[in-house]
Amino acid sequence: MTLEEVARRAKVSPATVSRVLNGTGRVKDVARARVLKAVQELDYHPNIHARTLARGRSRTLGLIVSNLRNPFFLDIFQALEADAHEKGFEVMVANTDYRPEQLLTHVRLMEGRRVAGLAVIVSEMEPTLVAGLSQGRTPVVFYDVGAPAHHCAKIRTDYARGTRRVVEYLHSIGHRRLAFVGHHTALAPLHVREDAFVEAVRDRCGDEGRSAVVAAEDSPSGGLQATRQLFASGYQPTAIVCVNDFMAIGVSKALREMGLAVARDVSIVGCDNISLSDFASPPLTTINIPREKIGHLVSEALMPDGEVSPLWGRETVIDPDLIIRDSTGPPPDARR
Amino acid sequence: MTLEEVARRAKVSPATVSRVLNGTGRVKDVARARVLKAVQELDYHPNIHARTLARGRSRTLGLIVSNLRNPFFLDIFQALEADAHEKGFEVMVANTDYRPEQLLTHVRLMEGRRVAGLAVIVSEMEPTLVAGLSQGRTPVVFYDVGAPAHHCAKIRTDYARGTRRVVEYLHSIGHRRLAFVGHHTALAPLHVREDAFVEAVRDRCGDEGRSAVVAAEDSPSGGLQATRQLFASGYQPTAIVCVNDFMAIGVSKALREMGLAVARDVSIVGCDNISLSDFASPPLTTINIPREKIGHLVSEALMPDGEVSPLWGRETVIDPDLIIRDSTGPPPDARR
DNA sequence: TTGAAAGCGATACCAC
DNA sequence: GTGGTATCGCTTTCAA
Repeated sequence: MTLEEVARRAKVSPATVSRVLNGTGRVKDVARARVLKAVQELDYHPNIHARTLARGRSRTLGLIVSNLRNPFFLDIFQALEADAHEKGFEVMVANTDYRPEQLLTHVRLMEGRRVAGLAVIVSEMEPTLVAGLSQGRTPVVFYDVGAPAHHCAKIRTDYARGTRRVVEYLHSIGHRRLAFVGHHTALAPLHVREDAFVEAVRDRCGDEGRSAVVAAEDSPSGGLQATRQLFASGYQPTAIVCVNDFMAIGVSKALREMGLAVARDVSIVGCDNISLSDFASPPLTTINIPREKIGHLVSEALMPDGEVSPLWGRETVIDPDLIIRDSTGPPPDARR
Repeated sequence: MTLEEVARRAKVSPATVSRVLNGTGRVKDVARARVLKAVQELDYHPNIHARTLARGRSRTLGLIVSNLRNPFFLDIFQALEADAHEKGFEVMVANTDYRPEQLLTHVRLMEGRRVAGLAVIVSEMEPTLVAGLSQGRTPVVFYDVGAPAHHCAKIRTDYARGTRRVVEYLHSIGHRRLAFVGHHTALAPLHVREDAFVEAVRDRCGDEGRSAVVAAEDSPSGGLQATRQLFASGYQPTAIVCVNDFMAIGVSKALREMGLAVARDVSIVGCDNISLSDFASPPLTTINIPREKIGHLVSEALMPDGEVSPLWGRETVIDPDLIIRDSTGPPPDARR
């Protein structure tokens, strides 16, 4: 089923069929009607590859994320997708599993696809990539990694600040022995948060402050394992700060397993405010990261209304805020 | 950056470059080296659209699901993706949100993409689709909908049987007042499960048996709302059977809100055995649906090792089994 | 308002 | 082994 067959059936030239299908150029109504009829009858669907090749640009955006299973990324994907569909674009997602080689591979594939724009929402980085990508003519967005450039927007959440707020809050209700549960700590954007935590504990809690750091994979299971390991080490924190809600779910289960009551015995703080965090038992105190807003920012940068996006060439910083729910409370000793 | 530029730089013909890049045909080592060098230097990446157009077939599979947020679908996606990558294929996902029009739209788009195979893992259906799709030459897999045909495999889970097992189990430990929490009950595959439930309660529990059915959207929030509504109606079930684990998470929260203890006061059974079900509090009794196995079956049908897949033209039925964890127990009255 | 024809960037067949 | 070239299906001038 090709455009030419439609043209033949409608007794017009391929050019006319193309015009009708794309709404470009004037076509007499009778001709248009014949074309539309033929399209119907033949159940014709244009070959996207031929179209993209001829046009030189596609209507597809690329999105590369670190872990689609973590609802944080899924939320951004769906927000972006909604905006994209509205503008007649599609979104292709790719997953890196926090592996730099995978990132490289997928960027290559996206380039081969001649995507109309590329969003890189990951925690890992390939040094060669940043320069290469931000040079190009296709719009790019980085989250948490990379640097702004001509066609390239950077979005960053001030996690360090969020982490400090969390520690301040925990300190204010009496916690002194804290712990941090993270994942992939070798990756810079993730390491920064761990550092911010350790520093904040030192600054805030002074000499009484104690902190520990553990890590496992980014999943509830990871959170579970990390927590077991933490307690197995002999250290007994009264509060656990998690790098994200997804892992916090596992932390919560680990405490339950050990017969500890969340909030009453050990407090937990998550991060992201994924919708699941409100369904944990008890609902998680967390830092809100506005995924929808991020998704909209991405689509603004990738599908600007005009020729250029105001987001290009600069860094947009998001300031996260604390949401206090029921997984935190004063430590047992403070309650006497 | 085109193949021709690479050819020029390597001082060979485009044909030779193509041979090197595709590993087809013999090329002398010196020539190959020159080509590879040019590719490197130019940082060349083939245009996928041109390639697909020329080849006539793509290396991309299409996957259409009802709700990517529900980990059930995500698990299938990732299982399929893993297999696909192994064979040098990619997977494009599309989401329908249980809307038949969306299904139609996405099938069209996938056809336009000339996907090498299409998996339709949804609960909704467009009558016109089944016939149209299963006619074609590209392999198709249906899950829970559609019918087998020449290039078309059908996979089905015997949910009715699973539901019966659940009701039997609940009956055996003393439950007589049951309820079913579902979603999109207008859609046949989902309705079937509701019917199976009602029937099973009638068969198993006889005159003492009571049942009720509620529904909301497929999400934890949906489960929460449905449960509130259920109890608001005045009916007091001792066990709630959920259409899936995702909703069961919300059901669990609803009970907690009402001051009811899961298992002790009201039992909950989920379905799917998503990994989250083990992190619920208490861990969910559920029906195991082997998503990975389904993913593998899909890839077998879409990327057969030989010319034809043994899965084509027939229905593969999956028999799910019950996993008893801690969200179920004898009803309060049975415990005296 | 319409048609003819030149690409778009690869593949693959056919000679040499 | 290697190069020339028709071809894939569509868009887009350019003339008519």
